Order: sequence, then structure tokens, then C-alpha cells
Amino acid sequence: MLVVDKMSRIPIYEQIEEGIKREIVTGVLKECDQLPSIRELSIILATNPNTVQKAFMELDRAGIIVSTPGRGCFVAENAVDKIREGLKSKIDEIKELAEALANAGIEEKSVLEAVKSAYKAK
Amino acid sequence: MLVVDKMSRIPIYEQIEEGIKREIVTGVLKECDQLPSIRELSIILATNPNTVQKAFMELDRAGIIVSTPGRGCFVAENAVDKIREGLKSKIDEIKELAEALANAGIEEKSVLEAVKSAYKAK
DNA sequence: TAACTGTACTAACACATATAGTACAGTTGA
DNA sequence: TCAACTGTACTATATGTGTTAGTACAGTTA
Repeated sequence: MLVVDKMSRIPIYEQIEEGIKREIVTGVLKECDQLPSIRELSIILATNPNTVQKAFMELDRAGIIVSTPGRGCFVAENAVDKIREGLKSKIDEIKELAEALANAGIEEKSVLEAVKSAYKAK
Repeated sequence: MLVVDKMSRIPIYEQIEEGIKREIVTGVLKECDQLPSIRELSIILATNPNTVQKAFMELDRAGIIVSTPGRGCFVAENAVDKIREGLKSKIDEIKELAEALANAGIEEKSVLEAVKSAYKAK
């Protein structure tokens, strides 16, 4: 289920992007599936159509969805691969955080535990 | 050496906070050391004094530094412990990122490797 | 006393985000 | 054919945050 937190520091349009990606990756949305229309999704999420449009434009630009005027937006072929490519930058984020924790003297074990627990929850 | 990236999405005042914390944790600044004055540091970093003031106010509020009008700002006793407490929230950030990677099918091994490399670099 | 220190304001500006509204062209199905 | 949908594009506006700018005041120090 796609939800957005309007109080978050993360812009709504980014949350929508991430939400769509998650639904694709978890199989809720499959290749060539049609997405809800921009207007429809803006009502569901109680946001402005322009905000949804911005998210969809980014996803289209990244090759994750395909927008066709008059028809609608569809999950692209190989969308999952495209998403995985992009996600690898998150490993760098983890590395940065881990370095900060290492410098602060937090034990390596507790950081590794955090990662493992995330994979167990899957 | 304390530096800020004005192009970053992270506000300058947060970068200053993190920079001061890092210098304390790495021993560049020791307990009871005097910090550069707000005006001085604003010149060094080529920012506005108010931006530095905001960072120092936060550090004071967190008990990491002690500000005394007329005298200056000093590293608090037990500053390192206070910083470590705060840093533990970063473990949650790592957990969130790892969950996203897990959902996307990135192998656990590559994430664990990222953490280990951060600790080796130390 | 002079020169420094932190603190506390107000005002203004830049920028990104988000909202609101309108318009247009392509597609679809009745 | 035509109505109802679709994405796209555009302008205008409001809002919040970050940052800069300037001023003022009180405490400390040499």
C-alpha cells in the first residue's frame, strides 16, 4: 500500500517514487502493468496532481515506467533491473554512516547486527 | 579540518554540527577546549555568523559544548559520550537502507562488506 | 576602557516544495 | 463520432526552510 508522510523531510514526490519502486520490486506491480492515473493517484494520496506528475516524470526518465499520452503509465520491461542499478548507491550511504559510527567508537558488531536484522525481517 | 559543502542537500548548520562532533570524537578537540568564536568560524567557513550560531546552539542544547556569554564556547565534559548516544540513531538509518536493499534483492553479502570496509578504513 | 565573547532580535532573499487552475493533444470505448 | 479518459505543459501562488544581513545588548578579559 502506497502512503506518503507529509511531515517528512523527504519531498512527497520522492516518497511516491520510492513507493512505486517498492511495489514493483515486491511484485505488487508487474512489468507492463498499468499504474493508476496521475489524477486518480493524487486523490488517493490526497496530494496535488502536479506532485504525482513530477514523480512519474522522474520514473519515466529513469526508464522504470513508460508514459504514453492518452493511454496511461505502465511498468517498463526490465524495470526491476533498472531499480536495482539505482539502489546500489545506497550501499555508499551505508558505508558513510558506518564510517561515522566507526569513528565514534561504536562496535562493528552492532552495525553488522542491524544489517542482518534487516535481512531477516525480509 | 572543518569544511562545508554549500551545494549539499544537508543544511550548512547541520554540516557544522557534524564537523564539530567529528573533531571531538577524533580527538582534534578535547574536553574543555575552547572552540573558535562564532564570528571567527563564520569567516573561516565563509558563511554567516547566524548559521554558525545556529549550529552552536544545537550543540549546546545537546550538552556537547558549553556556551558562556563573554567567554566563548568550550567542549563539554563527557562530550564524547553525549555524541555516542546521539549516533546510535544512525544504526536505525542503516537498518532502513539495508531493508530497502534487501527488498530489492541486493545480496546481504555486499551490504555487510560495505560495513566491514568502513571499519577497516578506520 | 577597549576588544573580545555569546545572545537575541528583525528583515530580506533564495530556493525547493507543493498547490491551484487552465489548456491541449492523444487514446479509448460506447 | 463523441464523450471521457489519458499524459503533458504552462503560469501563478503560497509556504517553509535555509541563509544572509544588520543591529543591539550584556558579560568577560586583559
